[in-house]
Amino acid sequence: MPNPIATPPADEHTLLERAQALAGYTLAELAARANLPLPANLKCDKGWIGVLLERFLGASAGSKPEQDFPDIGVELKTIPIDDRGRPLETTFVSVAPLTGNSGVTWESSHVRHKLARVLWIPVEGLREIPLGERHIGTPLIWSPSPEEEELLRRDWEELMDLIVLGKVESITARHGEVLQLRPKGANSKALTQAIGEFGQPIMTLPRGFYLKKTFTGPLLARHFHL
DNA sequence: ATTTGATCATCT
DNA sequence: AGATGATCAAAT
Repeated sequence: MPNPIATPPADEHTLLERAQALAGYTLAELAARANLPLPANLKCDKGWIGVLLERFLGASAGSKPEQDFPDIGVELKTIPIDDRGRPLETTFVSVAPLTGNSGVTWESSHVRHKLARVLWIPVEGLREIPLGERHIGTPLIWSPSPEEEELLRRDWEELMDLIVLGKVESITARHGEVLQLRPKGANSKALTQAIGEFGQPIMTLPRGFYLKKTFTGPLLARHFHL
């Protein structure tokens, strides 16, 4: 039975071993070991699983704007899956910058940086399974293939072009093949500054980049030969 | 207000 | 049923 670890992993292999040691355990078992109360459901605690697993992997706690494991350049993503290993939700990547984007490129983007190296941890997510009975799956260390990065780059450039051109409010989640832009805020009243259609400052919903399931599904399937 | 962790729940 | 737009909590 693994224990929470406060120390960041010295290298990627150590991180992967820590993650592999969690596979097969239920959320109730890990919550008890971490002395974290198990919520009845995730309705009012949507990021609970991510925070729980961070404690066992030695991620720098808190909400700092950087990778989970900056020393080794790895980002942690838990991903809810159904009984056939397919993703149940899109995957949040990062907040979209709506101003100050003159000269930003894919190469220097937060999206590319965050997705450069990802530790994926699948977790049973079907709502009919009580939260405490859901099992941790086998982890996967991943970097985008050249083909995957090209897909991501094209979507990112399309979406950023619209943002820079003041068309952020015309963007819907249907834009993009594998990467989409959707609201990412406390609620529909939280606003942030952006560029309007005439180049003027406007207030609009904060947005985030999300990976579509059509991207993460095959990514997991390929690894687990589903 | 913003970024972290994401999933909820309504609509199509 | 699945996806889109909306939402929740903690840390900073």
